[in-house]
Amino acid sequence: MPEYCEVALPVPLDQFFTYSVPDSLAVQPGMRVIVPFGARQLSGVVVRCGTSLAGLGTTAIKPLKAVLDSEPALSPELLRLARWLADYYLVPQGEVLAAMLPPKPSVRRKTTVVLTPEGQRALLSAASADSVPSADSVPAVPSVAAVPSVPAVPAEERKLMERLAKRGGIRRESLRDLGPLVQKLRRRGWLALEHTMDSGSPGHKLPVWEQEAVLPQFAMPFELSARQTEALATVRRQMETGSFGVVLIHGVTGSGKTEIYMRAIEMVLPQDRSALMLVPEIALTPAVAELFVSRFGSRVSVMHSGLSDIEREAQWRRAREGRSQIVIGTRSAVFAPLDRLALVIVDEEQDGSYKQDDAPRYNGRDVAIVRAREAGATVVLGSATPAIETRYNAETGKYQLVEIESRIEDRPMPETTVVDMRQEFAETGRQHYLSRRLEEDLALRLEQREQALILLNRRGYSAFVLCRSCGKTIECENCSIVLTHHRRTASLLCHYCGFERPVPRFCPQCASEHLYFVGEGSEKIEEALHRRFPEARIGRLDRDTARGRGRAGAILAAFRSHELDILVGTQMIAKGHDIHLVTLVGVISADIGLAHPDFRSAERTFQLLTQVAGRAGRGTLPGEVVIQTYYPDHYAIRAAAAQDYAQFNQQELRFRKLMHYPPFTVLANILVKSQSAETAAKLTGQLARHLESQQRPGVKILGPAAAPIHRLKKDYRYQFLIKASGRRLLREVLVSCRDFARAENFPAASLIIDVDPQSLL
DNA sequence: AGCACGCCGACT
DNA sequence: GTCGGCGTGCTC
Repeated sequence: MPEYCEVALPVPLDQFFTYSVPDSLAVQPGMRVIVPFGARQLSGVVVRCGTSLAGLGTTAIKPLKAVLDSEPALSPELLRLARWLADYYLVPQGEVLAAMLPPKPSVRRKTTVVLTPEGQRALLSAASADSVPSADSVPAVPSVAAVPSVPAVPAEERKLMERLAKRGGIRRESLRDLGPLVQKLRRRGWLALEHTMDSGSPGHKLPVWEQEAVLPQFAMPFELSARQTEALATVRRQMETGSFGVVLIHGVTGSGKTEIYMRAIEMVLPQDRSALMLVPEIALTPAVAELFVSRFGSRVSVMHSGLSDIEREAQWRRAREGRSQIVIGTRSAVFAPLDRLALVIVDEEQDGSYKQDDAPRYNGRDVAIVRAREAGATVVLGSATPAIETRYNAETGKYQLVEIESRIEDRPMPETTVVDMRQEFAETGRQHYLSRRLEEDLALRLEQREQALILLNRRGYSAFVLCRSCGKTIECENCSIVLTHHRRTASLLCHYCGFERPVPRFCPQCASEHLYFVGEGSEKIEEALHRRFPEARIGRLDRDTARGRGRAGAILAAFRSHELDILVGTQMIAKGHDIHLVTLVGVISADIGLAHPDFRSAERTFQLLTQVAGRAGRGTLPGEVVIQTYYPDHYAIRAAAAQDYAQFNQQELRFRKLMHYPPFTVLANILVKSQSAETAAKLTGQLARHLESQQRPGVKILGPAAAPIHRLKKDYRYQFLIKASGRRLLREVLVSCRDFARAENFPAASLIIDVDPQSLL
């Protein structure tokens, strides 16, 4: 019978906390518990149980408050995975564990603000004190002077206390904007916080396949192509070894990777084992989920960010209890509580959305591989444009490689034309968003009642606002970033922090009225297309139109059912959609991403262009792609236009080798930030001096440098890029930095270590 | 990260 | 003389 347990808590502290277990409670590792922690209560995960104590000195040990699970929420396997993540990404285990579980524990803590007896007395006496002169008409100060025995209750405080008295207590969340006031009255002893357990109300609406058993449809819709059969055979052989191995399926767009995934999943089910499939954020539309549900029925759980906490919890539970054996989901689904994992699929493995951009900064693809290794499972990585590192691993024999160079049914790859916009301008003398070529092609497709996708990878109407008088651009108040003009909301918007301001009539710097709106975004292209093709039905898909649950899915569904002829959008339109009437893809400005100060900008551009081009001609009608650019000679654009991965790969590898970037090195980004410019600079200086001492063969330290976005969400930021020849060396340097920051009392949030960064902003 | 305790300036 | 600022330190 365990008497003590160690608990990992979601605090940025690299340690566990020991609690005693009351006789009435039973715990096992992996269970969630509520514990007293300082002045508050936290939920954490038990990582170890025991009957003896490892010398804790004189620290008093508190008892567990509650146990939230009757069965462990996390299996020993997932607890081990958490340990690996914490170690690899240098994050406290408590934070990792918190990220692995559904967002809220199934029993949630509810905090209610209530009036104390003293508070009630104060309220009463205050009421009687000014009952003669009304509180509204008489200023507070004289009334206090007149009745010195009764403490003043300023109008604000009064209102809150009266509300509390009337309702008998209010949830803390709903008083969030009154936080400081609550705090103040709490210290005065007039208010108190009450913590209660809320086991979550039953009877929420659940997804259809949760309510009833949905039978899978086993009918094989079509024969596999020879190359698909071959790829599947490779996967099967690997699975039959019963041990860990990675297969990269490098197949051109439209080569039928999804069907291979589904048949591989079918192979694991008779063995009573489970399968996990990760897909990028935007790719998991209702249509895709539907495809899997119709194939596998209620044995599939779908997990993505669009779910409510309750839905998410329900899906998680079904997997945990073994009611579903297949999980399909986005990044965090890599932690799905599946036992006896046999197969892990990562679709579009190169996708940037697999990397979490706040703590824990893990890459879902890489975690998937580690998890599969521990479980002895087979990994299938799929992509038309594998990450350079992944392809390199395949070429050096770390992964098995299957290539599919042709589309199913030997459908042709789309014809691609690159339009040099410099020449276009020289010949037409007009600065137009649409080249003559793209305009003609669009007209033709509309006439033939086919569909077109138009990509412009920038939100908004105009890129930014420039004052022609003083030359200044209008920047965000919180970030060193120019604001983007959004016409629909008549505002200037910061794409990084969300800051918004109305469009000014005059320059905020010099008051000139000569403001000039520069560049174009998806919003303006949509408008231009409307003007040029008034009869066409045009929709737009970007973060702005897709805001809100299911909006993106609805727009795509409208396009899919041909209620729209043209769909304009940002990179959201490029991912995975399989719409057969799309015969034309136009790219308005292919070079947008190339200016990014990031060593992966060429790779990103190549991937995006290849992906969006791949949307054309997926049905029986052949497709066509028009790429407009001011930089037709850039190797990323050339290679994408030629649909030549090998050519791009070769050039990119040369660049990576020369510059000591992955796959030839491993990277980490160390970011120092503070709201105070001085503090940021001071801490950076300290760390720079420390890093001097960390110089060693096999390690290159770049920086300190101001981060590409020097100020972001009010923080001033500096960074160091660490390149190392191996993991161990990299880790040594990073650990030394973390320990140094701790020893020098850096504020916990001021140092961010990003292992294997995806972007260096 | 929270949250509490503790030491120095502007108001009754 | 008290309220309240946030510096410093701790959380089993």
